[in-house]
Amino acid sequence: MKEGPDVAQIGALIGDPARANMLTALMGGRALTATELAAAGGITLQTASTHLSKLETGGLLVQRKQGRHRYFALADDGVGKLLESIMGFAATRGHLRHRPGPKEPALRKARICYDHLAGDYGVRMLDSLIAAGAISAVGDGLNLTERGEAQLSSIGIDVTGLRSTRRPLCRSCLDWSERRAHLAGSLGKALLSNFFDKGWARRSENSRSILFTSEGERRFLALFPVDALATDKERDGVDA
Amino acid sequence: MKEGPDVAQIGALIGDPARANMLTALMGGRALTATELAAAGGITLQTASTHLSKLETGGLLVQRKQGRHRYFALADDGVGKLLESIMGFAATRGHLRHRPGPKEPALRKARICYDHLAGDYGVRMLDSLIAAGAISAVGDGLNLTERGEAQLSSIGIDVTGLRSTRRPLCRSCLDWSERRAHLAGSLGKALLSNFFDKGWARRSENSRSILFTSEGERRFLALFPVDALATDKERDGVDA
DNA sequence: TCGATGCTTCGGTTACGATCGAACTATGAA
DNA sequence: TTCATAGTTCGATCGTAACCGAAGCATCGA
Repeated sequence: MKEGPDVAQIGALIGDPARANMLTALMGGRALTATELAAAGGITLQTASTHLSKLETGGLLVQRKQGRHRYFALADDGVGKLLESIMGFAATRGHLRHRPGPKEPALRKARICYDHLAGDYGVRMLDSLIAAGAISAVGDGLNLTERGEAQLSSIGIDVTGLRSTRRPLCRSCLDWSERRAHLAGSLGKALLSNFFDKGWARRSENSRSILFTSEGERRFLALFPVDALATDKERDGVDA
Repeated sequence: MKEGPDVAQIGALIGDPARANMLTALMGGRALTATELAAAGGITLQTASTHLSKLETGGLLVQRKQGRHRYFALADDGVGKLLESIMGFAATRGHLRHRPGPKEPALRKARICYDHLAGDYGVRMLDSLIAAGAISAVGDGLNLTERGEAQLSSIGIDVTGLRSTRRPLCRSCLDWSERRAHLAGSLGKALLSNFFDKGWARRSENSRSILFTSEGERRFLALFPVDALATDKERDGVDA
């Protein structure tokens, strides 16, 4: 009788405020780093780390190493559904709380991911480059084509220079707000620097979001058009 | 950030092993007394009391006073559904545990409820008495009819004697295993004593179940026949 | 190689809450 | 009224788990 039965274990995992905050931050299927989750939970990185390992052994989270980051995500949509049902239940009991805030839509639109562009615009850029035949995707890997090399050189990217560094030129990076890949690697970094240099965009002071000027935004969208079909629809469905 | 958000509160309520045991004991919609729930949780009555009040203020339980007992039940089927979904989820994560045991089918069949017959047989008895016109049910109240008085006198119940006591003759009592009413009051007590006296049944040593002899069972079932239609079907659906 | 960054592990403190004994209240029966 | 039983409240103890500082790995870029 003393041993906690199944449901108690799950309840206890969800029952800690810090863990609950981290889990709700992960609702919607985006992956977050340990550091981001620590902030979401209002705790230090060390504490978050122990919480995350508990959640992982409890089967609520999965971990995905990516470079020197560790991305955590809900194990599957079963977890999401469970959390959602609990939240729905809580709402009926008057356990209502301060709405979780607008979630910084700017962050979802465009933000810096280590050193390259991420968010809606980051995903769009990679999609567009692939669609244009500038980058070919084989499995997880990305390769710059000759056509792409010419194209990028024309907008001021020193591709041959990038090739000389040890850092991989192209790399796929999981985007947590879109749950799709965006472009990392030295090319991704170079592209973002390029936008900064041209004055199309700048970093926000106190957040990781990237702020485009209206002119820069216009140019960016023109430079990286998007297939009429898939993307927009797909993208809108995520948040709203 | 520090304050526990909605989902954490619910999780914490369910996350305690003792509370989880009590809640699972209440699954299926039966009402239980605080003492019974304390046993289910493997804790003392005091501890159970504090747990129960927490669960009640948390909106998971409702309380129903009945005589000197306090029956607790899940607040509504939303709670049941929530628990069920958590249990289902736990099952998929390998949080499986020792099956909660056969739940003592003997207890569900026939048990003593304070001083009268409860369980499947208790409900059957009252149903049968009402169907035979021995007891009339008006709202929550039960009344012995003249016909019933004659009928019961014939099997050795001193109805006039029972009438002289201050204790109500007939009373409806919520049956947690059947979630329907059974007969309490001095008449309920007298009937059970009558079965004991006749040697139809006896109390179990270490549980609240009532053990019928095969002969006693035959007589009991004959004495309290059951409408062919509703009951059997209804009854079987509960456990299996 | 080195330094910087992201994250984990270790150790010790602290605080919360589960637990129970004991005293108190409420209901029922005689 | 008195006794017995069901349940709550109070007070104190005790364990566990959350928490953070500091040290240790791991990965990346140069």
